[in-house]
Amino acid sequence: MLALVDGNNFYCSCERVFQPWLQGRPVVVLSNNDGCAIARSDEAKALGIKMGAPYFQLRELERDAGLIALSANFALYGDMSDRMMTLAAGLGHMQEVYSIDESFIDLSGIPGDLVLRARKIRRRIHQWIGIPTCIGIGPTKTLAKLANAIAKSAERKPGSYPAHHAQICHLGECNAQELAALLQATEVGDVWGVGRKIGAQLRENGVHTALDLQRMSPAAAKAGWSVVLEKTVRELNGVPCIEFEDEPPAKQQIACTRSFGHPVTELIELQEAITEFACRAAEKLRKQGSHTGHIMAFIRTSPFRKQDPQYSRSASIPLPSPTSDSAHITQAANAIIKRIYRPGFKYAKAGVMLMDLQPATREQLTLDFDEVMPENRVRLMDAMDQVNQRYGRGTLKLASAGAPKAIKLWAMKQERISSGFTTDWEGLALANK
DNA sequence: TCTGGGGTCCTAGGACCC
DNA sequence: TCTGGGGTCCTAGGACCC
Repeated sequence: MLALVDGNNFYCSCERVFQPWLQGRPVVVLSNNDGCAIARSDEAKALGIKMGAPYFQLRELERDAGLIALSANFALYGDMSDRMMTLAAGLGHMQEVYSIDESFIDLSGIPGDLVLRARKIRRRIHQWIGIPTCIGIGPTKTLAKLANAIAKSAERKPGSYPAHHAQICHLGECNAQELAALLQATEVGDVWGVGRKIGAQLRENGVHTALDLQRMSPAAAKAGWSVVLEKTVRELNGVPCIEFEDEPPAKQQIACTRSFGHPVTELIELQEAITEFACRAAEKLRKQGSHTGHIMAFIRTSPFRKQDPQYSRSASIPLPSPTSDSAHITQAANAIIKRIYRPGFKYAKAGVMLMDLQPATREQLTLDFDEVMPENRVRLMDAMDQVNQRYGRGTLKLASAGAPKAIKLWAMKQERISSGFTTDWEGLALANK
């Protein structure tokens, strides 16, 4: 058996822990640049706010319906996530952290009443961390996900599912008849792995509910769609096809991309932005102990500004030898930007991607037998990471990132961010007497 | 005026090889 | 008139996830 522990409306719940007056009110958390809603409280969902709704369309609700919109505070959410994951791990012997607010727990070998145990963990997370969660239990990941969705829905929309499934739902305890009824009540598009496109195709073919999909033959799923859907069908039938990943595999690519706070037209500004993105990406690369052998960079205008001329281009170059050196990576990325830059456009977004990642230990000599990355450069990068870790991001950076005090058009907009309640001495929450 | 960021996996098709 | 067969590798693009 597997459990899926999932924080409810996670980002909103994190904000509410330290700003209790947000309880009971409609709250959304906005993406970078205060662009669109990426998390919604139940009250916000009840107002009809869709996932990804642009902020400028929500202004009215802010005025008329008491909606509170907050900038994303990812430092806070990451820290709250770590705390929640530690407690969730107590549910079983192995944990797979699947996303910032979800983890699968392997329950094999756990004796006793699993629902009771889950209830205890759920209460502990709520009491100690302040985050409400739902827990789904099932024999496969897909069924555990489904159980989780049922647990949430039964809690939020009474009547959608039997009330005893609210908060904690154990599909392994259902008999065939009950399970069929629950699958029947679930739309096919709500099954994990079925997105918009395939959902529509399935419905066209008469597959409307999770039960219809469960009863499809795996061969038909593969022939009509792909092996991905075939696995989903098998998983719905209790046959595990998606592996449990105890420890996260090394990333195969690392990206840092951003929309700009304001449109950018000059090459020099793009290069400042690209320098920062390249350095952030290089930092992530060193953290996972890898080198990159191939670098891609792109710039683009805003596809939403249809009245403006559009331009979007990316290019990539292989490196002479694999590296994790911020300076080399930045140099390569800037060379690409210089090549693909065209004047006369209002650029809205840019990014750097590091590809062809390999362990930093692997020896790969170039033709002239240079070192992969000279020891003094490794030490320099190490020192830079340590200084920035200790004194804050951007304490030490490359000169091409631009003067520290200069106005940066491309800098991210974050007008309504909360304090670093758990991550910054200046931002600690105050307890009233 | 104003629309996120970071990943994975799979497939089809082209290039290339013998 | 008539122009093979089988395989691998790489890439771009699409679909999905949170």
